[in-house]
Amino acid sequence: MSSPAAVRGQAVRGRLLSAAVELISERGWSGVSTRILAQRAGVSASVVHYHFSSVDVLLREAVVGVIARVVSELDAVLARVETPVEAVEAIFATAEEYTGADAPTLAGVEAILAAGRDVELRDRIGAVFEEFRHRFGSWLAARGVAAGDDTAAVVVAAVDGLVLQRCAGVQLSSGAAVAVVRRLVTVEEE
Amino acid sequence: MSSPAAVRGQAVRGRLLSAAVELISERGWSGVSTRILAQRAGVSASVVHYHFSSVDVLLREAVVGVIARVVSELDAVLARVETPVEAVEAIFATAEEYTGADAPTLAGVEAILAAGRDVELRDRIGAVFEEFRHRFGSWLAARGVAAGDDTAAVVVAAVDGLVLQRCAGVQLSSGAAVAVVRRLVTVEEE
Amino acid sequence: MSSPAAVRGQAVRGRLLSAAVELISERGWSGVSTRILAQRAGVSASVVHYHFSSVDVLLREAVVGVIARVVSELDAVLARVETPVEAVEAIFATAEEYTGADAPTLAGVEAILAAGRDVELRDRIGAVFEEFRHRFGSWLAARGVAAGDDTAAVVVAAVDGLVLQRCAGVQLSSGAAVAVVRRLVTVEEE
Amino acid sequence: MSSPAAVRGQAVRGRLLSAAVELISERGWSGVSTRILAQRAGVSASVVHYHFSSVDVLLREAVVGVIARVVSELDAVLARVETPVEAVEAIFATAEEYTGADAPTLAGVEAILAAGRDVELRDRIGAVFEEFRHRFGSWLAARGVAAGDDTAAVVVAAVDGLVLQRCAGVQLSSGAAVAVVRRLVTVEEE
DNA sequence: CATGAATGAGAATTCATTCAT
DNA sequence: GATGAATGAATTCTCATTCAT
Repeated sequence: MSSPAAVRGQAVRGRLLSAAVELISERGWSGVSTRILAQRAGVSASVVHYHFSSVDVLLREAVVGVIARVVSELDAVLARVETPVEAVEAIFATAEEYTGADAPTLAGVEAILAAGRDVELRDRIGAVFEEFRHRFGSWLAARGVAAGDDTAAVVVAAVDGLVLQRCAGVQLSSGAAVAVVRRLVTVEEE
Repeated sequence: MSSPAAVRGQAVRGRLLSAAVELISERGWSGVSTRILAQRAGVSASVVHYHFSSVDVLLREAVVGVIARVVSELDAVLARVETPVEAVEAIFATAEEYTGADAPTLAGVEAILAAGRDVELRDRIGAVFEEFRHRFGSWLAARGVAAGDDTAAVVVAAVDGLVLQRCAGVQLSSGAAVAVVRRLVTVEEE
Repeated sequence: MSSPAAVRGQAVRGRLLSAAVELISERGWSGVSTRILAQRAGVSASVVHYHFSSVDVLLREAVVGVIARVVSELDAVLARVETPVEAVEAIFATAEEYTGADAPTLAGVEAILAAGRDVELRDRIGAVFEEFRHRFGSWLAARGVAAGDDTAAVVVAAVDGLVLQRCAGVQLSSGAAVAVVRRLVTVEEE
Repeated sequence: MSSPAAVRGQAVRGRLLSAAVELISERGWSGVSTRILAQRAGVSASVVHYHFSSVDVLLREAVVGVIARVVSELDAVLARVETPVEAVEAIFATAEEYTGADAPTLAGVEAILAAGRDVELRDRIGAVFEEFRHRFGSWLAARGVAAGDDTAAVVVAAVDGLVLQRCAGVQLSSGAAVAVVRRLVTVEEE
């Protein structure tokens, strides 16, 4: 089933999903319209409904994809480092890339908010987050951090919050943030 | 100038602002329309434009008001407590009230996102945040917390992030969070 | 009845009438709204309806005034000159002032068009024109121009038309036009 | 690409353009609304915006079409006659058909006024006029009329002006006008 | 697999006007 | 003599969606 036509079809689907992420970040969840989506993807409006049963379905698909990608990036980070401090540093470094103004981040935050109004979306996103927090919590606990699960939650929350505040124009380098958060994951020895 | 008409006018303005906060939280920034705003405030659609030059102006007005109110609540909290640990506890307790699903919180987060697309809004909100962070930072520093300003930023970010994660359905009691964050503000004595 | 208040009232009336002429020229007859009228005159919208029973009544009043003023200017011109050729030159010179883009001219033409949709307006404007044409016709006839009345009509029409064409961006100096039209009013002597 | 749908689409476009000309003449340029346009063309309001990006674009399209048609009619007239006097007679006769109250004429004058507020329109209409005046001027000059170009401008202006005055209710038969204007184009022989 | 035409609801905003004060 | 609040209809234009081709 990979006729040239089918391949082109998949390409269009992909372009629509990317366009969705960009547009959610630029105009907010409910500011994304069929028309503008089609325009950005370089197709006509009816194509959108050919590939997706509704605009909302397309948006959900797009953001779940984006969030899953970010989380798998964090998993990769955890696999690369050894100590909790390194982990925090690496995670904040990753967050640093997400300037708070790039499309995936903003779309992610928009998605979280949209999840509050959309049960299906909440379930899908919530599961992804919960699983990562749990993995990260165990990872921390295994390395001697007390209350690993809760600490993981706070670290993740701090990252989320920093990203959010950057949107609001608050400037705080992740370097400074790391220095502070490091205290959370410093294993008190002896 | 407090004729009966003027008084009624002010009341309508107020109802519109409250309705805006509720609706932003329920439907997202760009999901708030004149019509629904008017309906919720119990007025006719054209009244909205009598009182505000545009829907966006009304929304901005509403969220800046809400954020200013929350911040002044936090200021009150700082005035009431003595030690950094108490402060963190009180702040998280305040955040606890904001369940992550209440109107002011969600409207606030929506506002932060909207600020990314609206310079004027960014300036107004950014200023309010920055000022509070600075006040809180000095407050912490004065009580011996290292890097007070940065620590303040991280605490605020953690609160923000927790709220955000609650929107996504992640459950974490503020009690647990406090236990973790307390480590950040514990003045190490010897 | 010339209390200070009444005097101010008259001033406002006058400003509204001037604003109407300007605005008709800038935005077309049906493009003039209460709001914009009030704004331009520096008063609040309800003042418009305090002074005039409707916007249309105000517009009519304004343009009839403007047309009457232009015609009386032409009458003054006729009183100043001696020969038909001088008259044509003076009339075109007057028209020259009206660049085709000035408020009174454009408002006048707009008024003529509006007259086609408004019987009352047609009657009032038509009368003013007819009378001038007649006076000019007699004036020409008395000075030996054949078919004075018709010639007057054509001269007036040519002026009107030139003004109209200037609106369309066609450039023709009145000097050139005069040279041509002069032939119409040259009394052939023998 | 002449599918049944496409054919119907073109038909609708055409009906909208015709409706525009009628309505401009009946209600003035700025008095033509989407709704009334749709009603007259027998389509739903949103169809207007499907075919034209804005009402103004539709109006421009409509009037440029009408003016081009009138001018090409005049060109045909010039091709049919021999002498300047015949040309003037034929042109005024053509103008006679345009009673000053018919849709194309009024729409044309409205367009000229609208051109004063709309650069694009001015350019398009101005070009059409200028070209005709030039063709007519050369035609006159080639037949011995002095200052052909300027004379052409005055004749055209006179026609325009007569039409305009008819709108204002001034009655002047084109017969009488021709008798006068004929003097302009009479080649003085000796 | 794709599209151009169409639809009817809804978007933000402006309209002329009224009325109590 | 004047005004601020309000109204409900109208404005232009965009919406998500459907459907015949």
